[in-house]
Amino acid sequence: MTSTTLKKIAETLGYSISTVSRALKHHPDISAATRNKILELANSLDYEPNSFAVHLRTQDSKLIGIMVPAISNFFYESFISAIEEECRKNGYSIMILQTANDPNIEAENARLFRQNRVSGVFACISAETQNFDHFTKLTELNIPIVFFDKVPPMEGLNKVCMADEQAGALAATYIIKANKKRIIGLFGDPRLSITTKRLFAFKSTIELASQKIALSVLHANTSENAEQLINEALSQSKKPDAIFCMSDELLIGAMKAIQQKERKIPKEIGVISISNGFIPKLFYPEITYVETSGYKLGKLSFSHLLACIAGLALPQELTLDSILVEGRSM
Amino acid sequence: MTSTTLKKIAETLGYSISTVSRALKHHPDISAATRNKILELANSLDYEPNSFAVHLRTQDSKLIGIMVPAISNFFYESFISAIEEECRKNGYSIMILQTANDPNIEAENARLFRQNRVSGVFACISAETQNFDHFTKLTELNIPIVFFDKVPPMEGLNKVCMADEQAGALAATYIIKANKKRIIGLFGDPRLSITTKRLFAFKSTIELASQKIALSVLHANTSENAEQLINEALSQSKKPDAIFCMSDELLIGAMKAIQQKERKIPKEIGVISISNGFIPKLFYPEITYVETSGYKLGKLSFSHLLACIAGLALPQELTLDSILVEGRSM
DNA sequence: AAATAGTCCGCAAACGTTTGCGGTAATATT
DNA sequence: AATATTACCGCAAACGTTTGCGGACTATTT
Repeated sequence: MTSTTLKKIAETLGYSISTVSRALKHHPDISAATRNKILELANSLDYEPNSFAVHLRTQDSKLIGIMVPAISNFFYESFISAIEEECRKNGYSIMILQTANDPNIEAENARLFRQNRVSGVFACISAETQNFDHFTKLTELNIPIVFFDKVPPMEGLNKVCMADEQAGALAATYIIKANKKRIIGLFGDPRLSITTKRLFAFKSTIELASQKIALSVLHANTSENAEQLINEALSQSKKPDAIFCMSDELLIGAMKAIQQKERKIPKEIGVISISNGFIPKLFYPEITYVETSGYKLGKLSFSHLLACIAGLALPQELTLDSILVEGRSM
Repeated sequence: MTSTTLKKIAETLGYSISTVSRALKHHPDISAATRNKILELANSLDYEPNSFAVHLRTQDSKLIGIMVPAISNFFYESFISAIEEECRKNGYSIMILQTANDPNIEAENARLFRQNRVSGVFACISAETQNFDHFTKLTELNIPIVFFDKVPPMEGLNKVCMADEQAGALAATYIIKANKKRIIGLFGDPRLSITTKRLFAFKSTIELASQKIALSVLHANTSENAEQLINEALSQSKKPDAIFCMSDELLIGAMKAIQQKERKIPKEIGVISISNGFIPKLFYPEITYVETSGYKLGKLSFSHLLACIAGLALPQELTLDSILVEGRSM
């Protein structure tokens, strides 16, 4: 069986194609009688408008693209869920593409978005991305982009981020209150603005509070890298009494090292992280974390992108406040 | 700036649209000279064929749909990654839809697939699904469906699954060889075929090996539930020396209980699970597991779907062998 | 009774491709 | 020198919609 078209309905009922088309969308030009006849037949034939024809004709794809490093990440997953919900409400479809943190795949994905004439894009860039041509090509075609989470350093773009400074400061304050004195701050790629922001706030909050706190800042790009670094740190004679991890990935590595060294949490060492919440709850005791809600970020991002598509929003940077969720790890 | 079309290229170069179209796909009718001129201009204008027009004309969407309960699951995530890789190679795009285990959303998603004229579908059904009309509608339109992981009970469908019995037996054999005598088997919802299959194979393998092994089978539906059960089990005087978890979710709960009771792995207690591999590697020592590779399943599923789309494969059920990945947890 | 307004519907163009067919000019064959 | 072949390119239809415009007919107003 082949799919049913307007033409088929028109022919079996003896109407013109335009009448059928109008009837199906309740155009006032069509009488109730014929409208009902048409609707009934369309229904029984499971008519679905051919989206390719529709989009070709209307020049509006009703498609939005999402580009993330990996969908397995719980932060992105909840972000995507939020977008998905909104898209369902507003008649949009989603095209999800993963970059695996590879700038080449990122560029290729941008090309795919262009090819599919997406109406708008959500993009979380990879750490290595230096060349942003593939994104500017999109903006040249009037395809609005909302960067989220990991965003380019340039001005004049749409950016939606967690309040990274606030999150860093929140974690630092918590550590200070817990009276920790030898702290390891585990941060990600220093080329990312998310890293510099969190690092700056974390560091300056600690320095402002007391000179007696020893802070050692480490950078790791992978979970394995983090594990190794923390392993080394725990082997030294001057034992740290608190570890801060700015991401889930780093937390995973740190926790493996702590388990390996059999350090008791929170007695021997305190742990705090910035996270979406899934990973911290895998351990006992559950890890205290500053929450970065992908879901809320998604909702905020979507409304902004919609405004951009409608042409009634200028490029701007939005931030979302974060809250602290207490486990028993400090 | 508006996007460039064949027409625009044709006009600026003084060729017909058909010549431009043919030149761009290296049709032998076009001379090398004009082909190069056209390719050059197209390149400098960043020409991308309008996929809506292409698909409308060719009646081939080059789009495949994936329906999963949730993309946050690591098993599905790796499945999707495999599909994504293959799609990239074969010029397909992907449309990912989540069902949240809701049969209504599942039906709605099937409608979206129809509307977007997907070339094929991968579907993992939700546990509650009783009505399969939305799927039969797709097959009526010659849209092949490959069910994977959680599949309908009916015959004559394309199904790709893990070898669940084998996985259960493999884990049991490993425990037996490790000479464990007091085993806890932690299983999921007994109504699911995946549970009964794994349980049956696990149990009978153990019973067959020795009468001296004490096996206690527990059922949990959530991570919290599992944590509580294992917590109780570890509190009893007769301490278990091995725990088997049939899923990541259960493993998470079990590990929290073990950490809480501060049991040393593998000295005091051995742990083994069935998993995709992500969760077992979060701990130190890493947990030994029987691998259910979503990635491999994805590769297998894709080649089968491609065969179905090409019309050279009949409905059949495929199973994928599982292998044991050793950690240091037993 | 004539003019006006309103109701309901069809014609045809357009969106950007792909592709069968036919045509012209140049080249090769007898 | 006449014919057959080849190389290269354009015409036009089709995919399934949407939508401006106009046409026919009925109902209302003057």
